[in-house]
Amino acid sequence: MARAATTTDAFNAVAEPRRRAILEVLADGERPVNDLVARLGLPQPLVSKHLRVLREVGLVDVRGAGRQRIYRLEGRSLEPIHDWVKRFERTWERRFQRMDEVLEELKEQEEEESDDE
Amino acid sequence: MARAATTTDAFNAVAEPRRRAILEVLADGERPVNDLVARLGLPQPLVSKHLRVLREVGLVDVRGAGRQRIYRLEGRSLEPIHDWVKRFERTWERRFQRMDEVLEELKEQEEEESDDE
DNA sequence: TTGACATATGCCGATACAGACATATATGGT
DNA sequence: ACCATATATGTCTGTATCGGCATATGTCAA
Repeated sequence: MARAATTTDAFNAVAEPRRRAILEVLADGERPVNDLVARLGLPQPLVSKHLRVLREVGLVDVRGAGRQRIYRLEGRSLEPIHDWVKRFERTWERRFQRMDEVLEELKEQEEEESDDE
Repeated sequence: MARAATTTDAFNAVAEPRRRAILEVLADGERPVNDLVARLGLPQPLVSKHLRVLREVGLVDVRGAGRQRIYRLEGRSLEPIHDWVKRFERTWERRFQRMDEVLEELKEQEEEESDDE
């Protein structure tokens, strides 16, 4: 088995920095493809391909407007990533450090007690 | 150019679901490799390889203890992901919706005004 | 030293990628 | 009908993957 497809989920889609750049631009408001091309300085086919990946995982939406196609951010698809990472927030946030130390001590005590049984 | 190496940054390392699973186990406390192998039900070489990737991007730390090697979570390396995703929080959080609609209207008005110049 | 245990590394096959480039499709204007 | 614009798709190349399996390395114990 090879690496999971980029279209598997938001985690894989967002691992590519250029796709993150696209999302950052779209966070400012919807844009047609050529706007993204100009702003990012990338070849148009490359941008279209990245947009396809983003669309397949639901991170963007498209709407036709004349000959343009307007892409819009679908931020909700980032929520799983947000939720997953947030569970680890305590491991680097200073304000949780002392609390976690206490919990760690308590857990070690419990383990010692169950060893004595 | 192919896809960026998994060891490029936390974004790429964490795109692999088994590596996320490893981090989730380690969030409960440090563990030797065989503990992870047992808990995840994966072949030991596979776990070792995933641990190597996680170590190269700083998501875990190792410490030798006899013939065991104890792995520990380094949550701080998740902070860049957290920070990046957090910037998009407003796009799916209900409590931001109305505020963003207003901002959008204001921006459109500005654009109309500058078109008249 | 021999052996058992714990972990890491090497090689293989299959797969999927990002980017370059050329070309197809779609829409609008004249 | 024709052309220009806007965007999407196809093909190719080089590369890096994940997982399987075999094997190497390191450490303890007798």
